[in-house]
Amino acid sequence: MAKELAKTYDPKDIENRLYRKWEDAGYFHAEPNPDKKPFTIVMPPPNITGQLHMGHALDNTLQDILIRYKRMQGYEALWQPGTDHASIATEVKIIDALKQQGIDKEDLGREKFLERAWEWKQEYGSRIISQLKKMGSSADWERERFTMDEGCSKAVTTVFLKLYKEGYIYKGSRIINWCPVCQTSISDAEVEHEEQAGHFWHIRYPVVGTDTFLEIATTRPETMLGDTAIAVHPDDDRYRDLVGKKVLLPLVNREIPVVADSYVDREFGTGAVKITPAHDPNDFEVGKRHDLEEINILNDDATINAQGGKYAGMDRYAARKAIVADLEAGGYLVKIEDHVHNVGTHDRCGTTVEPMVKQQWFVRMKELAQPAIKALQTGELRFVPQRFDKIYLNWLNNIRDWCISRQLWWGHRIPAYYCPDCGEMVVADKAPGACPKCGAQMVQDEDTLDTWFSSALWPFSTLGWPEETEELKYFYPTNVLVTGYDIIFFWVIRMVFSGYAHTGKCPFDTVLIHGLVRDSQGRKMSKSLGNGIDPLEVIDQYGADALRMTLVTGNAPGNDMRFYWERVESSRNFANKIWNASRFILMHIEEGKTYAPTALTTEDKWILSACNTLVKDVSENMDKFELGIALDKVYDFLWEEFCDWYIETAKPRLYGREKDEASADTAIWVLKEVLTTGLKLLHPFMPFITEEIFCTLTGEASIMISEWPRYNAERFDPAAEQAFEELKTLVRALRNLRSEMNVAPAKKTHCYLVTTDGKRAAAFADLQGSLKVLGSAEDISIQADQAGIDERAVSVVIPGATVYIPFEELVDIAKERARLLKEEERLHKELERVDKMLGNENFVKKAPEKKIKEEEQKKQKYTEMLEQVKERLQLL
RNA sequence: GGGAUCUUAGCUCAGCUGGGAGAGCAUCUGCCCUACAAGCAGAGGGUCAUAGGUUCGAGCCCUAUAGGUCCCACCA
Repeated sequence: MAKELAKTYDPKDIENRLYRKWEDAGYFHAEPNPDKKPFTIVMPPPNITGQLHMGHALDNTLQDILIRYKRMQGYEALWQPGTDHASIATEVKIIDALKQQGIDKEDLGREKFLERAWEWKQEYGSRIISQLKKMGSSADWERERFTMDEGCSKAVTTVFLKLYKEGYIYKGSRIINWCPVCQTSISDAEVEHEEQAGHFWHIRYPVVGTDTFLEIATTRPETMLGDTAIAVHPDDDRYRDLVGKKVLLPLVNREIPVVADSYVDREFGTGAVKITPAHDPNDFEVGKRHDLEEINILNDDATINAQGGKYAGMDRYAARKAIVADLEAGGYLVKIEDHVHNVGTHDRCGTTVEPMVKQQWFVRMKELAQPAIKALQTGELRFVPQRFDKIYLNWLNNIRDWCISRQLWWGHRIPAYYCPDCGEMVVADKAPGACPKCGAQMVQDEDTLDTWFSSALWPFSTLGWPEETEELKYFYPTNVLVTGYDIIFFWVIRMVFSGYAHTGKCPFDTVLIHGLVRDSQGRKMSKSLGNGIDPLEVIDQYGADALRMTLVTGNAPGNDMRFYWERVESSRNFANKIWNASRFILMHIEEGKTYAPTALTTEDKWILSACNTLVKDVSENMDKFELGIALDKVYDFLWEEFCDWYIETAKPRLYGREKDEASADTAIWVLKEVLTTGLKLLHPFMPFITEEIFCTLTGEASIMISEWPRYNAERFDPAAEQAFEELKTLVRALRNLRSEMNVAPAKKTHCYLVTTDGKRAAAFADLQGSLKVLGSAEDISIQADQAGIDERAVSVVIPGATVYIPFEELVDIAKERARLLKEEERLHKELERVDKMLGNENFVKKAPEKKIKEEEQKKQKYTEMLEQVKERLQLL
């Protein structure tokens, strides 16, 4: 008796132990190695504020599968991990925590605040990492990085200076998205558009010097405080005479011009638009074209400022109410319509963003985007699935300048310095100290950079850039980037253009995109709904392998998936199945004994051949990133072919060891061989259970550094495969028959196999051992005629043979006739179909040779079977 | 307004380059036989959203329609 495994698979027992073993052995670590080909994945750095959620679980499972696969294939596989400082998300959390203690950010001061932030990072930054380890992630933790560590910060400064010098980074007064709650600017990508039910207020403005009015319509009446013009379409006859005239802005009593601009849609509203250059992106453009004044009417918290006269100090929505009331009182309000419109909200906090004109730093994008666009055409970059090309290209082709400055403290501070006396600005990697012009002490820009500015550099900053490190030379460009479709804009695009701009190369050749994990009702998992499933809880209950399997199966690449506990359960069941099959095999292995095959049976040849084909198929699917399909194939093979058929058929050889030792040993060798191969194929998906069994089974150090199986042409045995498949057909027919006849499972029966086909007779004779176990037969007679068969036997027709089972006491001739008649009808239908196809001269003319042959063979087969059925019917 | 995607068994979903519809779960029947009841054996269940088209042949390709989901977009 060999080593033993526990009776049921208990992941808790083994997962932590094995993970520690791998880590201690240094299996995750990669080093530049000229003897091997590199394979690199950079991990999307999780936020330091983050807790492991299903999105991480999915993302990291996919990466780990790829890394483990490539590592086994002999690549120097680096999975580069790290964390992201996540400026705004972290800052918001710290502010909240401070608030709990009654401390205000501003009172604390920048320096003290940053101290707190670093403390936060120390405390929580490692939490997510330890959670990722629970998933089995084989990342090179020795190389863990942080977006604000020294090296990454240096990369950020280097890039900033470079882009500034080249003119791509500029500072300017532009209209930006302002979050009044977070009190910072945000980029276009951070704005989420949301449909909201609102109103359309029609307001009339008196035309100066006449007693007529000009009617406009607006969804935001409060912004009229900052209006500096009315625009109409140049070709609009209704308003042609008014262009150049002035109207009086009600309540404010400011005279503003009527301008002509083709931006105006004549069909929409009244065809006349109020222009508020300081608070609307379009109006801003119109304002530039017509040289209009920009009047900012809002404070940073979205209350009305001093420009708003009597409304000053009111919140934007309160001001709206008051202004509408005043307009009505003054007779300016014409009507109010219901109107659904899109409102921009901040993706972090949901606050309605306020377009505002502010001094900010921007990256000029148009030119930088070009190599990223070309990358798809040249094939230097591809998306899997390919349909994400369009999303990527659409964004790049319509790209606007990237607002990179944030009014936050946690992050990379902008390396720009100002002279308080003469206003001189210097951009430098180190504080210049005295002003080069007037000698006054310079002060650094208060703002920090968008958190994505540093993550854009992640694929190369983590490898040492801007230094020319060995790692950079060897591992860069990386190979695959795995991420959800929701951050293509934020991250993927910015990494690609940054890669080209700073390293001259695309940072990876493949972007593997996955979808979202939703709840069982298809809703997004969210804190507010409370419908999130904690991956750690799943691991705790079912094991990391079961979770991983659940996340890669039953869904096509790039599509969202729903999370069901039932699916985890069935994954767990599979793990248990493998566990028990292995346990069974181990039971029969004698410790210390080496097994070698002597004479392989047809059954052995069949399973070895099928396993060999599996290796090829699975490898192909892996290479095409069809991970779910690959796992499905391993699952089907191990459970059905291996467990349900091969192991069952091998049992008599094992239990009958005393009768034929060589046969038993051969069977054990085959069992071991196939199981080992299966475990290897399964390992990238289910690393823990495969490791535990593999080590027990083989005594080797670890499956994760073992060699990925290779296809072996010599093992391909079509004859054995065909013979065993025919046996399966026969066995299924017998089982079906027994079930229909309500034969007790324990009852063994005699079985006559009648065939005139000598080859078939030989094949079945060869497999009769299997036929006995699998088909519950106690005895088998293979013969060419009906000799000795009780006429009151039930029968079943399979291609080339008829099988009879005498059931003296059970016979029901009528039932038997009915069954056969049904079979006859089915065969007639099949033949009809085949005849129709083969009778179609276009089919015969145009279909490929192979297909026609296939159909002809089917016709032959059905014809034979029909003959057999008819013959049998005549005897009844 | 533009684009993507989905509509397949009761539920959730696969179905690769077009060649006789699959899985898991659920349901029904029979089995605790010395790997596994987290299991074994058997069974039922689908005009592949609709309408056209291409083709010898369409779940798969093309067009239109309906419904769902999502992304992008400056109609105030």
